[in-house]
Amino acid sequence: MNAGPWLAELSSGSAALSRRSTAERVAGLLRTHVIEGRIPPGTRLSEEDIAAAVSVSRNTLREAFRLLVHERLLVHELNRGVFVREASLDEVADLFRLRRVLECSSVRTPEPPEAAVARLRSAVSEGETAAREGQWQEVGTANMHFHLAVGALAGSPRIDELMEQLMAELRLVFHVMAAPQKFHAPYLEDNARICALVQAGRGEEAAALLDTYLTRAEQQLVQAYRVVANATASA
Amino acid sequence: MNAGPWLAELSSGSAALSRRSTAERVAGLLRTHVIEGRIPPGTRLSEEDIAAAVSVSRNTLREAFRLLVHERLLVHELNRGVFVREASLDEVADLFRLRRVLECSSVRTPEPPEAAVARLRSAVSEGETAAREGQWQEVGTANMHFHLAVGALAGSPRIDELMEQLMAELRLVFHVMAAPQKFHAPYLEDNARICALVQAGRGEEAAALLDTYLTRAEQQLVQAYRVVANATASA
DNA sequence: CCGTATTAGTTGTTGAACGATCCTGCAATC
DNA sequence: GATTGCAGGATCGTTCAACAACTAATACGG
Repeated sequence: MNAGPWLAELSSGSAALSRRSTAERVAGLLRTHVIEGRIPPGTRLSEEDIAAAVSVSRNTLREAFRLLVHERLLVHELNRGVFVREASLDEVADLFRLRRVLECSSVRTPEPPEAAVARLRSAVSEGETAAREGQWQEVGTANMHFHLAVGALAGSPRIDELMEQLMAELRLVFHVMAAPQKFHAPYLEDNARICALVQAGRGEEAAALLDTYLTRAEQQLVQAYRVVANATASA
Repeated sequence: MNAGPWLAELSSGSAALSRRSTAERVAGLLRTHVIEGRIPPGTRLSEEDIAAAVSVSRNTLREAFRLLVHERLLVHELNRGVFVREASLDEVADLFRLRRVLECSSVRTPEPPEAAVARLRSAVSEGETAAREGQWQEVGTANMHFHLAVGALAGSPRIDELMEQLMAELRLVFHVMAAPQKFHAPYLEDNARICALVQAGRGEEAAALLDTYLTRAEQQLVQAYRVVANATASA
C-alpha cells in the first residue's frame, strides 16, 4: 500500500500520457498555427492540401476540422469548405460581453481556491518582469494567463474551459491589429490592482474595476479594427 | 440598385433555408433521442449498429458523434466508443454554477431587448396554462423556455447558445429522477415574480430571487440524485 | 484461485471512388 | 456594357472496403 508522494505526480502525468487520437493531434497542430496568426483569417483550408501536408487521410482531417469549428477558430460553409474565422465587430462585442460576465462574476467569488489566487499573483509578476525586459510578446501571454487565472477563481471546470476558448479566439482577433506588441502593457497596473483587491477579499471593487478595464480594452480593440477595415476597404 | 425593404426580410429567410449536412441531421436525430431519455445514460452507442440503423456510413456517423460530444450529451473514450453521458454530482453542481452566473447576469441587463421580454412573458403564461390543465410534461418545457428567455435578456448570441446547451444537458440529467413530472410546478410562481421584476426594471431584485431559486432547484435535484445513487448501489 | 495468453469484437485510420455543389470563364442575349 | 446561361474544372460530401490498433472477454496453465 505505502502510497508515496509520487502517486499524485504519476496520475497528473497520466493525463498527459493519455494518448490522443490523430484527429485531436492534428487539431492541436492547426490550432497553434491559427492562433499564432500563421494562417491569416479568411483563408480557406483545402482538405486535400492539408491532408497531404500533415499526411493524414481526408476523413480524419475533417474530424479535426469539426473540433476547431466548435472552438470557433474555423468556420464551416457547406460545400465550400472551412475557413479561418474572420470575426466581425458584432462578434468581438459579443465575445467581450461574455468575457465580462464570466470574469466579473469569477472575481466576486467569496472564497476563491488558493491555487487560483496563486496563479493570479504569478501572472501579475510574470507580466511585470516581461515588461521590464521589454518583451512585449511575453507581456501578452502573461496578460492572457492573468485572465485565465481570473476565470479560475470561480473554481468551475466549465468556466475554465470557456475562458480558454475565449482567450484563443481573442488571440486570433488580435492579429488583425497592426502592432499588437504593446497593446497589453497599459493594463499591467490594473492587473496588479485587481489581484490585490481579490486577495483582500474585496471582490465587488475588483469586479467594478475589471468591468471598466474590459470596456476600455474592447473599445481600443474595436478602434484598431475600424482602422484595418478602412485600410482594406480603400485598398 | 433600388434595394427595397424586402431585401432584409429575404436574407433573414435565407438562413432558415440553409441546408444541413447529413452529419448534422443525424446529430439532430440522436440529440432528441438522448435528450428525451430514450437512450439511457451510460449506454454505449455502437458505430456499426447505429450507422446501419440510420443508414449512413460510419465516417459520417462519427462526425455526428463529434458534434454531440462537444455538446456534452455524449462522452468519447478512445478505442472504447461513445456513451450517453452520465453526469456526476460534481458536474451537475458545475452546470448550475454556470447557469447561475449566466442567468443572474442576464436578468440584470439594464435595457433588455423587447423581444426577449416578450418571450419571458409568454413562457410564464405557457407554464401557467399547462399547469392548470395538469400537463406536467408541458410545464417542464415551459420552464425551459422561461430560462432560455432569461438568457436571451442579455442579447448575446453566445449566451443564447450556451443556455441551449445547458438546458439540453439539464434535460438529460432530469431523466435520472423517478418522477420529473411535477418537479417544475412549484417554480411557476417564482417565474412570474421574476418576469414582473424584469419588466419593472428591477433587475437586481430579480437576480437575487433567481439566485435562491437556482440554489433550491439544484439542491432538490442533487437530493433526487442521491436517492437514485443509493438505489443503484444497493441493487 | 490468480495471472496470462488467446481470441473475438469494436474502434481508429486509410485510400479510393463517385455524385453533388460551387466557382470561373466565356459566349449569348438584351 | 451589363446581365444571363452554360460548360468545365475543382472541391466538398459521403460512401465503401479494408486493415491496424485496441479492448474486453474467454480459455488456459500454474
